[in-house]
Amino acid sequence: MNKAIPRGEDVFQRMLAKIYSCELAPGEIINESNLAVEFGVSRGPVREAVRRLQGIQLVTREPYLRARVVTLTPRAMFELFQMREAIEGYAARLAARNISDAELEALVRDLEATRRNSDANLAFDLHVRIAHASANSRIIDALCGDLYHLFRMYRRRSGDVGRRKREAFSEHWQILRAIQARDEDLAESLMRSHIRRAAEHLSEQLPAEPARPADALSA
Amino acid sequence: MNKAIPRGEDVFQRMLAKIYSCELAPGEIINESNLAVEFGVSRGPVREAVRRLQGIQLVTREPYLRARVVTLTPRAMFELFQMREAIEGYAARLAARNISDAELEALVRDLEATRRNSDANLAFDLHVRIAHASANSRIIDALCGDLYHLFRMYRRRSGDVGRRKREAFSEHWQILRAIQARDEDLAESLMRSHIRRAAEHLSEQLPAEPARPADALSA
DNA sequence: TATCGCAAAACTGTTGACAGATTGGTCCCT
DNA sequence: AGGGACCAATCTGTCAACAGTTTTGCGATA
Repeated sequence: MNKAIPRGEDVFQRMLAKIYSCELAPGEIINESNLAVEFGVSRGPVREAVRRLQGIQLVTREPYLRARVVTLTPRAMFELFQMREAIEGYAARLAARNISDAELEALVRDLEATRRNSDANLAFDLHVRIAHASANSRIIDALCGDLYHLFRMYRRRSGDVGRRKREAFSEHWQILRAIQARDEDLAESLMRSHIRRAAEHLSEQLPAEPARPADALSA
Repeated sequence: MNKAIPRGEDVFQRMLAKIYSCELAPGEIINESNLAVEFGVSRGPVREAVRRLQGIQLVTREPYLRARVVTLTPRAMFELFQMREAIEGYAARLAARNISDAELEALVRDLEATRRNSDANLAFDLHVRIAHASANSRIIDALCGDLYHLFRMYRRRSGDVGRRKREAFSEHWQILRAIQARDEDLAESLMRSHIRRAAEHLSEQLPAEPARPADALSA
């Protein structure tokens, strides 16, 4: 019988939530023992969770040194968005090549639905949908794994709303039209521009990044 | 004083070597206890190493099930090379944009040196060098991490030599010239073609992939 | 003989204790 | 008073034993 719910997995999810909610703030030190008692488990599962977080780049660590939640520098954000430009651009190209007519139809319908029910999550969902439409599991894993988690951290740190959302909607629509036309070059080009613009918008929001690495200690 | 040499790190490196040398063959089951006694350590460090290998996609595993070395299917190879096309292509673009004149000069010189001293490792080194020239640490990590390890596995599995090397040299040279001309579009386009051709060559070498998942058990 | 169920074996997940390294503070020396 | 060496506290790395789950092999039954 499948009753498997390893503690390490649970701790991993809970730590992820803590990082998203900034209960574990960027730059904050991660103490295995403390987290262990907090979660009511031994240090083993916590240790494993920390290593997994390190694997997806949400935690930095060196051999005998203390682990820290990754700090979101402007430079790191810049590099992350360049990476997204490369991979998501190519994903859009593959989507234009591989997406099925039925899937495409559903995508158009769902995008249209976001116009009135303006929910930000639905808007970003398009990126995930296009990633899946690429039909390349390695690309899907990358976009929905590491990059997605980090992107969420940046997003939460800025009051990303309002004017940009309208622009994004228009850009999403253009991308979808290019995919519909099976124009690979255009789809990739538009996706790159879209991500570049999102990056510019975000870097305006984060004003020079306070950059306080260990402030959390003084709590 | 820095005397740190964690066992987990050592075990990780040794397992990596075992996987490359096919002493741990694709599809083979990984037994924590056996490896622990083999390496003369406890199960803890082995466990950690296996998780790290899982993190870089060299090992597949599910909660209470046994871990296995990843099997190299033609489909997985196809997807891997698409990923490389996306990222290395973009890396070439960034290299054309960012590389310093001195670095470029060194690159040209080293590539020239590979013509006579035809060492396959030097040839591939160009990809690593271009990745570094991109000046994007996230791209560097991706190309020199997961993707690089998996690529090495495929490479070792095929008698990749001879005719292709001559072609590759020529293609490398063209890419470098595009970078020299600071032509971003051309550099990216040429890198993509180069990788696509390498993929085609490799898929000819691997004839339909024997695809024996658990043969290693019968040893 | 083939199939199903059950129990033992094997393996992974977890724990608490111990060892090695680093950090932080104190005290002595200049 | 400033600087450096030593020592204690703290934390990470490692180990061996225990618990829960899956796999395997045996035997009963049809």
